[in-house]
Amino acid sequence: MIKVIVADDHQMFIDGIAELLKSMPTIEFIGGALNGVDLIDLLHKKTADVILMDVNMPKMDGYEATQKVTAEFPDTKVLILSMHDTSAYIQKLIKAGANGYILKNTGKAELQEAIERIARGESYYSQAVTQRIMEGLQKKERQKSMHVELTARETDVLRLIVEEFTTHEIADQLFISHHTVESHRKNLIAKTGVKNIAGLVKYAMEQGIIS
Amino acid sequence: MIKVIVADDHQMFIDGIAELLKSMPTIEFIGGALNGVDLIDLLHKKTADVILMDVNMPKMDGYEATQKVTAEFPDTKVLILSMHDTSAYIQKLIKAGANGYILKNTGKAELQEAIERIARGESYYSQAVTQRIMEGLQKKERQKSMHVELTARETDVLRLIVEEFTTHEIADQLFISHHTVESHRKNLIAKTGVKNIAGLVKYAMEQGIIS
DNA sequence: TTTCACATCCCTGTTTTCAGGGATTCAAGA
DNA sequence: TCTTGAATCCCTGAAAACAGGGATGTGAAA
Repeated sequence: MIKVIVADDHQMFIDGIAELLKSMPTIEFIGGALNGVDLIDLLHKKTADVILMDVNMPKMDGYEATQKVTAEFPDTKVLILSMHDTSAYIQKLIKAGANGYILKNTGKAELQEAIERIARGESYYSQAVTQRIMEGLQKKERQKSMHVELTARETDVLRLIVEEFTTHEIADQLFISHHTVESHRKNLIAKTGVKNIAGLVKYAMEQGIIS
Repeated sequence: MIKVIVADDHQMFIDGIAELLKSMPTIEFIGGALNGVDLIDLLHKKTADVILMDVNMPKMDGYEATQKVTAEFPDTKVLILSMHDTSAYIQKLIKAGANGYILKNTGKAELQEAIERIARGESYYSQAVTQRIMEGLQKKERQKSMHVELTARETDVLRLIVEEFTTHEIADQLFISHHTVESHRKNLIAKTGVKNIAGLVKYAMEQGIIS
């Protein structure tokens, strides 16, 4: 039996989900919490396998609560139940340690599958959520498309600049004069339209010059 | 009818997929290509809605081909068919413009659904693929945990450094002496263990100081 | 109350970057 | 053949960053 706690600021929502969970043979509803603080208190009394976490909660929101849970109770998995499906929002929660993310309009069958997968240590993200994340990745890339073609040598120099080497060190590594390195740096700054080394490093990271 | 082209360096694989596609009523197989160059040639003769793209191909690989297709034929969607499921690998293809990504061991029903969704302009990523991407996001975050606590003022200065301002410009913006800014920069470099501005910018971007 | 971290400011001197030139060689295309 | 882009090297002078000190006030915590 998978022990599940529901955290949501609406008692009615908790009750509804509880009923739904009780109809699932592999799942055991063991309690509800109206906010993050209550949830942490509850976890100190009872252990749980999976937490169905709403994000909008008073006192301690789902983001903070997720961070706390993954830090203090690493065996307890977090499945986010949210209505928000923007890329940045979802990424934030995943980075906080959430193991899955589904929307509140998800059907019963998918909810059950999500809980089971997460209990097994896997992860689950509904298609809509996945789509948004990937769109986010693509969009970021398109913004970058105001790119310029760098020559092979310029790329060499840029890579070493990003690795925190000075002009002289770069010259030594590439077996060329420091004058040449300075020329390349100058051309890089002109080509990319940035102001200085900081700009070059940002450019390189955005373009994925560095891995 | 959704017009589909299959690009893979094994003729046998193309033939197999072609048979599979012919059994799907909504899908029309209109041709195969053994490499990226052939694919682009084919697209100049026939239009296609969806391309099932293998990544490992001679002459022009799936990555390059995807970039070319999305640039030259924006109405043609790309569904990656691969065996590789590492996060970096998948992200690279998505950034190149792929609309979907499924593994070669995917079943017929899922393949059909993926093609149909992509033809509708949506995207499709199989669960295994999604899982890897999210793991990648989480891992990145954990690496960051070797972080040092920066003070509020240091963060202010760091943010402006990343924005390519010089020490004097930062001093003006924060209404403090340039000496103070230099002290903060010095402390930032010492605290974070980097060598120079380039290191600070990298640190800031990895920590997400900049959004 | 006394530390202690933080923010502030200052100094000296060295190294590096930046701006704005110019020059040569060499290979590939027009 | 001529041009053009890339890579190489050089110059000067100004601005900025870097290294390694020291000093002061303030507010919070011990």
